[in-house]
Amino acid sequence: MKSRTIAILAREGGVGVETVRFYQRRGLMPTPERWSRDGVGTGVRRYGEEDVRRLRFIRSAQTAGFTLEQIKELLSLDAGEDRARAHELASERLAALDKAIADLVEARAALRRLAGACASTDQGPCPIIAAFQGEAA
Amino acid sequence: MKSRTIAILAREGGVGVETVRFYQRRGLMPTPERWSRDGVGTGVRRYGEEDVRRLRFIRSAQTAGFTLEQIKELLSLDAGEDRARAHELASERLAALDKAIADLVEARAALRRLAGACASTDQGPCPIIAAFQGEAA
DNA sequence: CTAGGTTCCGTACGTCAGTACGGAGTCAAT
DNA sequence: ATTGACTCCGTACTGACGTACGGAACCTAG
Repeated sequence: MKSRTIAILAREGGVGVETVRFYQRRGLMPTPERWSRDGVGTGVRRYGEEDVRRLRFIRSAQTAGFTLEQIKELLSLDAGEDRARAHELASERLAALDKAIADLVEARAALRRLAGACASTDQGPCPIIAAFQGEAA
Repeated sequence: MKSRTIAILAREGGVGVETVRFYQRRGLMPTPERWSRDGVGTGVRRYGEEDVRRLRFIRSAQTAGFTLEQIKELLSLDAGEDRARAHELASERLAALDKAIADLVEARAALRRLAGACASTDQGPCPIIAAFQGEAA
Protein backbone atom coordinates (compact mmCIF):
# COMPACT_ATOMS: atom_id res chain seq x y z
CA MET A 1 0.00 0.00 0.00
CA LYS A 2 2.17 2.79 1.29
CA SER A 3 5.29 2.01 -0.60
CA ARG A 4 6.51 5.33 -1.91
CA THR A 5 9.30 7.34 -0.38
CA ILE A 6 8.91 11.07 -0.39
CA ALA A 7 11.02 11.41 -3.54
CA ILE A 8 8.73 9.07 -5.45
CA LEU A 9 5.62 10.75 -4.16
CA ALA A 10 7.05 14.08 -5.21
CA ARG A 11 7.91 12.86 -8.68
CA GLU A 12 4.46 11.33 -9.20
CA GLY A 13 2.87 14.52 -8.00
CA GLY A 14 5.03 16.64 -10.23
CA VAL A 15 6.69 18.65 -7.47
CA GLY A 16 9.98 18.67 -5.60
CA VAL A 17 10.69 16.89 -2.34
CA GLU A 18 11.04 20.17 -0.53
CA THR A 19 7.65 21.21 -1.78
CA VAL A 20 6.01 18.14 -0.28
CA ARG A 21 7.66 18.92 3.02
CA PHE A 22 6.49 22.47 2.73
CA TYR A 23 2.93 21.26 2.22
CA GLN A 24 3.27 19.04 5.26
CA ARG A 25 4.35 21.95 7.38
CA ARG A 26 1.38 23.90 6.08
CA GLY A 27 -0.97 21.08 6.98
CA LEU A 28 -1.91 20.28 3.38
CA MET A 29 -0.27 16.90 3.30
CA PRO A 30 -0.20 14.36 6.13
CA THR A 31 3.08 13.31 7.70
CA PRO A 32 2.73 9.54 8.03
CA GLU A 33 4.52 7.62 10.74
CA ARG A 34 8.01 6.40 10.12
CA TRP A 35 7.99 2.75 9.35
CA SER A 36 10.52 -0.06 8.82
CA ARG A 37 9.24 -3.59 8.07
CA ASP A 38 11.98 -5.31 10.08
CA GLY A 39 11.33 -3.10 13.07
CA VAL A 40 14.92 -1.98 13.14
CA GLY A 41 15.70 1.71 13.48
CA THR A 42 13.18 4.49 13.13
CA GLY A 43 12.50 3.84 9.47
CA VAL A 44 11.31 6.30 6.88
CA ARG A 45 7.92 7.76 6.05
CA ARG A 46 6.02 6.01 3.24
CA TYR A 47 3.25 7.28 1.02
CA GLY A 48 0.41 5.70 -0.96
CA GLU A 49 -2.01 6.37 -3.84
CA GLU A 50 -4.12 8.51 -1.60
CA ASP A 51 -1.22 10.87 -1.04
CA VAL A 52 -0.52 11.11 -4.76
CA ARG A 53 -4.15 12.03 -5.41
CA ARG A 54 -4.04 14.59 -2.65
CA LEU A 55 -0.86 16.11 -4.02
CA ARG A 56 -2.27 16.29 -7.53
CA PHE A 57 -5.41 17.86 -6.21
CA ILE A 58 -3.34 20.57 -4.59
CA ARG A 59 -1.67 21.35 -7.92
CA SER A 60 -4.99 21.45 -9.75
CA ALA A 61 -6.63 23.60 -7.16
CA GLN A 62 -3.68 25.97 -7.40
CA THR A 63 -4.21 26.24 -11.12
CA ALA A 64 -7.79 27.15 -10.34
CA GLY A 65 -6.39 30.02 -8.31
CA PHE A 66 -7.05 28.82 -4.79
CA THR A 67 -4.47 29.83 -2.23
CA LEU A 68 -2.83 27.14 -0.12
CA GLU A 69 -4.96 28.29 2.79
CA GLN A 70 -8.14 27.76 0.80
CA ILE A 71 -6.92 24.44 -0.50
CA LYS A 72 -6.32 23.40 3.06
CA GLU A 73 -9.92 24.21 3.83
CA LEU A 74 -11.13 22.33 0.76
CA LEU A 75 -9.15 19.31 1.86
CA SER A 76 -10.65 19.49 5.31
CA LEU A 77 -14.06 19.71 3.70
CA ASP A 78 -13.50 16.77 1.38
CA ALA A 79 -15.73 13.90 2.36
CA GLY A 80 -17.16 16.15 5.05
CA GLU A 81 -20.79 17.13 5.38
CA ASP A 82 -20.50 20.83 4.87
CA ARG A 83 -21.73 20.94 1.30
CA ALA A 84 -22.82 24.55 1.63
CA ARG A 85 -19.33 25.73 2.46
CA ALA A 86 -17.79 23.66 -0.32
CA HIS A 87 -20.29 25.03 -2.76
CA GLU A 88 -19.63 28.55 -1.58
CA LEU A 89 -15.87 28.25 -2.03
CA ALA A 90 -16.33 26.75 -5.46
CA SER A 91 -18.74 29.39 -6.73
CA GLU A 92 -16.68 32.22 -5.40
CA ARG A 93 -13.62 30.93 -7.18
CA LEU A 94 -15.64 30.21 -10.28
CA ALA A 95 -16.63 33.84 -10.56
CA ALA A 96 -13.05 34.98 -10.06
CA LEU A 97 -11.94 32.43 -12.61
CA ASP A 98 -14.39 33.69 -15.21
CA LYS A 99 -13.08 37.18 -14.69
CA ALA A 100 -9.48 35.99 -14.90
CA ILE A 101 -10.17 34.14 -18.12
CA ALA A 102 -11.88 37.16 -19.62
CA ASP A 103 -8.91 39.32 -18.65
CA LEU A 104 -6.48 36.91 -20.21
CA VAL A 105 -8.49 36.71 -23.40
CA GLU A 106 -8.41 40.48 -23.60
CA ALA A 107 -4.70 40.46 -22.92
CA ARG A 108 -4.27 37.96 -25.69
CA ALA A 109 -6.03 40.28 -28.11
CA ALA A 110 -3.70 43.11 -27.15
CA LEU A 111 -0.74 40.83 -27.52
CA ARG A 112 -1.88 39.78 -30.97
CA ARG A 113 -2.10 43.41 -31.98
CA LEU A 114 1.40 43.85 -30.69
CA ALA A 115 2.74 40.79 -32.47
CA GLY A 116 1.03 41.89 -35.65
CA ALA A 117 2.21 45.48 -35.48
CA CYS A 118 5.76 44.38 -34.77
CA ALA A 119 6.06 41.65 -37.36
CA SER A 120 9.78 41.26 -37.76
CA THR A 121 9.69 41.94 -41.48
CA ASP A 122 8.85 45.64 -41.42
CA GLN A 123 11.01 48.61 -40.62
CA GLY A 124 10.56 51.54 -38.27
CA PRO A 125 9.45 51.96 -34.70
CA CYS A 126 7.10 49.49 -33.06
CA PRO A 127 4.44 51.22 -30.95
CA ILE A 128 4.19 48.70 -28.17
CA ILE A 129 2.37 50.88 -25.69
CA ALA A 130 -0.14 51.92 -28.33
CA ALA A 131 -0.90 48.29 -29.11
CA PHE A 132 -2.27 47.98 -25.61
CA GLN A 133 -4.29 51.17 -25.42
CA GLY A 134 -7.99 50.70 -25.83
CA GLU A 135 -8.14 47.66 -23.63
CA ALA A 136 -6.68 48.99 -20.41
CA ALA A 137 -9.16 48.26 -17.65
CA MET B 1 1.01 69.61 -19.76
CA LYS B 2 2.66 67.98 -16.81
CA SER B 3 0.19 69.00 -14.20
CA ARG B 4 -0.44 65.88 -12.16
CA THR B 5 1.08 65.22 -8.79
CA ILE B 6 2.07 61.66 -8.06
CA ALA B 7 -1.20 61.01 -6.21
CA ILE B 8 -3.26 62.05 -9.24
CA LEU B 9 -1.11 60.03 -11.60
CA ALA B 10 -1.51 57.02 -9.34
CA ARG B 11 -5.27 57.42 -9.15
CA GLU B 12 -5.61 57.75 -12.93
CA GLY B 13 -3.41 54.74 -13.40
CA GLY B 14 -5.37 52.73 -10.88
CA VAL B 15 -2.49 52.11 -8.48
CA GLY B 16 -1.22 53.48 -5.20
CA VAL B 17 1.35 56.22 -4.80
CA GLU B 18 3.86 53.80 -3.35
CA THR B 19 3.45 51.59 -6.37
CA VAL B 20 4.38 54.42 -8.71
CA ARG B 21 7.48 55.07 -6.67
CA PHE B 22 8.25 51.39 -6.73
CA TYR B 23 8.03 51.43 -10.55
CA GLN B 24 10.32 54.43 -10.64
CA ARG B 25 12.92 52.62 -8.59
CA ARG B 26 12.64 49.69 -10.94
CA GLY B 27 13.13 51.94 -13.94
CA LEU B 28 9.63 51.37 -15.33
CA MET B 29 8.45 54.92 -14.81
CA PRO B 30 10.53 58.07 -15.27
CA THR B 31 11.28 60.33 -12.33
CA PRO B 32 10.73 63.81 -13.73
CA GLU B 33 12.57 66.82 -12.36
CA ARG B 34 11.11 68.68 -9.44
CA TRP B 35 9.52 71.82 -10.61
CA SER B 36 7.93 74.95 -9.12
CA ARG B 37 6.54 77.62 -11.43
CA ASP B 38 7.59 80.52 -9.20
CA GLY B 39 11.09 79.15 -8.87
CA VAL B 40 10.81 79.13 -5.10
CA GLY B 41 11.90 76.02 -3.23
CA THR B 42 12.72 72.68 -4.80
CA GLY B 43 9.18 72.04 -6.00
CA VAL B 44 7.48 68.74 -6.61
CA ARG B 45 7.56 66.28 -9.49
CA ARG B 46 4.74 66.60 -12.03
CA TYR B 47 3.36 64.06 -14.48
CA GLY B 48 1.51 64.22 -17.81
CA GLU B 49 -0.69 62.15 -20.12
CA GLU B 50 2.29 60.23 -21.32
CA ASP B 51 2.95 58.98 -17.83
CA VAL B 52 -0.64 57.91 -17.37
CA ARG B 53 -0.47 55.92 -20.60
CA ARG B 54 2.77 54.35 -19.52
CA LEU B 55 1.35 53.41 -16.15
CA ARG B 56 -1.73 51.89 -17.72
CA PHE B 57 0.40 49.97 -20.13
CA ILE B 58 2.30 48.47 -17.22
CA ARG B 59 -0.95 47.26 -15.67
CA SER B 60 -2.17 45.77 -18.93
CA ALA B 61 1.11 44.06 -19.62
CA GLN B 62 0.99 42.62 -16.13
CA THR B 63 -2.41 41.15 -16.86
CA ALA B 64 -0.84 39.58 -19.91
CA GLY B 65 1.58 37.90 -17.54
CA PHE B 66 4.75 39.83 -18.27
CA THR B 67 7.05 40.31 -15.29
CA LEU B 68 8.12 43.83 -14.39
CA GLU B 69 11.53 43.04 -15.84
CA GLN B 70 10.00 42.10 -19.16
CA ILE B 71 7.73 45.10 -19.13
CA LYS B 72 10.78 47.25 -18.60
CA GLU B 73 12.28 45.75 -21.72
CA LEU B 74 9.07 46.26 -23.68
CA LEU B 75 9.05 49.89 -22.64
CA SER B 76 12.64 50.32 -23.74
CA LEU B 77 11.69 48.72 -27.05
CA ASP B 78 8.67 50.92 -27.60
CA ALA B 79 9.30 53.29 -30.47
CA GLY B 80 12.65 51.56 -30.91
CA GLU B 81 13.76 49.77 -34.05
CA ASP B 82 14.12 46.28 -32.70
CA ARG B 83 10.93 44.84 -34.11
CA ALA B 84 12.32 41.33 -34.03
CA ARG B 85 12.85 41.42 -30.30
CA ALA B 86 9.45 42.95 -29.69
CA HIS B 87 7.84 40.30 -31.82
CA GLU B 88 9.74 37.58 -30.03
CA LEU B 89 8.65 38.76 -26.60
CA ALA B 90 5.06 39.04 -27.76
CA SER B 91 4.91 35.59 -29.34
CA GLU B 92 6.56 33.92 -26.41
CA ARG B 93 4.06 35.42 -24.06
CA LEU B 94 1.24 34.66 -26.43
CA ALA B 95 2.07 30.96 -26.30
CA ALA B 96 2.27 31.02 -22.51
CA LEU B 97 -0.99 32.91 -22.43
CA ASP B 98 -2.75 30.35 -24.59
CA LYS B 99 -1.54 27.64 -22.26
CA ALA B 100 -2.62 29.61 -19.21
CA ILE B 101 -6.07 30.17 -20.67
CA ALA B 102 -6.43 26.50 -21.52
CA ASP B 103 -5.42 25.59 -17.97
CA LEU B 104 -7.91 27.98 -16.49
CA VAL B 105 -10.68 26.70 -18.72
CA GLU B 106 -9.90 23.20 -17.54
CA ALA B 107 -9.84 24.38 -13.96
CA ARG B 108 -13.21 25.97 -14.51
CA ALA B 109 -14.61 22.67 -15.70
CA ALA B 110 -13.31 20.95 -12.58
CA LEU B 111 -14.74 23.70 -10.46
CA ARG B 112 -18.12 23.35 -12.10
CA ARG B 113 -18.07 19.64 -11.35
CA LEU B 114 -17.28 20.50 -7.77
CA ALA B 115 -20.00 23.12 -7.52
CA GLY B 116 -22.46 20.71 -9.08
CA ALA B 117 -21.50 17.75 -6.92
CA CYS B 118 -21.68 19.84 -3.78
CA ALA B 119 -24.93 21.64 -4.47
CA SER B 120 -26.01 22.82 -1.04
CA THR B 121 -29.34 21.03 -1.20
CA ASP B 122 -28.16 17.44 -0.98
CA GLN B 123 -26.94 15.48 1.98
CA GLY B 124 -23.86 13.36 2.54
CA PRO B 125 -20.15 13.80 1.91
CA CYS B 126 -18.89 16.00 -0.89
CA PRO B 127 -16.00 14.39 -2.79
CA ILE B 128 -14.00 17.50 -3.53
CA ILE B 129 -10.77 15.80 -4.49
CA ALA B 130 -12.59 13.42 -6.79
CA ALA B 131 -14.21 16.34 -8.60
CA PHE B 132 -10.75 17.34 -9.74
CA GLN B 133 -9.40 13.96 -10.73
CA GLY B 134 -9.33 13.37 -14.44
CA GLU B 135 -7.99 16.77 -15.27
CA ALA B 136 -4.82 16.90 -13.19
CA ALA B 137 -2.00 17.77 -15.54
C1' DC C 1 30.03 -3.85 6.29
C1' DT C 2 30.99 0.05 4.17
C1' DA C 3 30.06 3.66 0.56
C1' DG C 4 26.60 6.18 -1.63
C1' DG C 5 22.39 8.03 -1.98
C1' DT C 6 17.98 9.32 0.69
C1' DT C 7 15.42 10.97 4.34
C1' DC C 8 14.54 13.93 8.11
C1' DC C 9 14.28 18.31 10.31
C1' DG C 10 14.93 23.01 11.46
C1' DT C 11 16.13 27.21 9.94
C1' DA C 12 17.55 30.43 6.51
C1' DC C 13 17.35 32.46 2.11
C1' DG C 14 15.09 33.80 -2.42
C1' DT C 15 11.70 35.93 -5.64
C1' DC C 16 7.96 38.78 -7.08
C1' DA C 17 5.34 42.58 -6.38
C1' DG C 18 4.29 45.54 -3.66
C1' DT C 19 3.13 48.11 1.19
C1' DA C 20 4.33 50.61 5.31
C1' DC C 21 6.97 53.92 8.04
C1' DG C 22 9.09 58.02 9.53
C1' DG C 23 10.97 62.36 9.24
C1' DA C 24 11.88 66.33 6.57
C1' DG C 25 10.44 69.39 2.94
C1' DT C 26 6.71 71.65 0.12
C1' DC C 27 2.23 73.36 -1.34
C1' DA C 28 -2.51 75.46 -1.01
C1' DA C 29 -6.00 77.52 1.65
C1' DT C 30 -7.56 80.08 5.50
C1' DA D 1 1.53 82.71 9.21
C1' DT D 2 -0.07 78.61 10.41
C1' DT D 3 -2.38 74.44 9.63
C1' DG D 4 -3.09 70.33 7.26
C1' DA D 5 -2.43 67.59 3.35
C1' DC D 6 0.72 65.95 0.21
C1' DT D 7 5.57 64.85 -1.47
C1' DC D 8 10.07 62.92 -1.19
C1' DC D 9 13.26 59.39 0.04
C1' DG D 10 15.46 55.56 2.17
C1' DT D 11 14.84 51.55 4.42
C1' DA D 12 12.24 47.89 6.29
C1' DC D 13 8.54 44.80 6.28
C1' DT D 14 4.77 41.76 4.12
C1' DG D 15 2.78 37.65 1.94
C1' DA D 16 2.53 33.91 -1.11
C1' DC D 17 5.18 30.15 -2.50
C1' DG D 18 8.61 27.89 -2.44
C1' DT D 19 14.14 26.52 -2.52
C1' DA D 20 18.51 25.79 -0.27
C1' DC D 21 21.57 24.21 3.43
C1' DG D 22 23.61 21.26 6.72
C1' DG D 23 24.23 17.61 9.72
C1' DA D 24 22.51 13.38 11.57
C1' DA D 25 20.02 9.18 10.82
C1' DC D 26 18.71 5.65 7.58
C1' DC D 27 18.52 2.25 3.81
C1' DT D 28 20.39 -0.45 -0.10
C1' DA D 29 23.81 -2.51 -3.28
C1' DG D 30 28.03 -4.34 -3.89
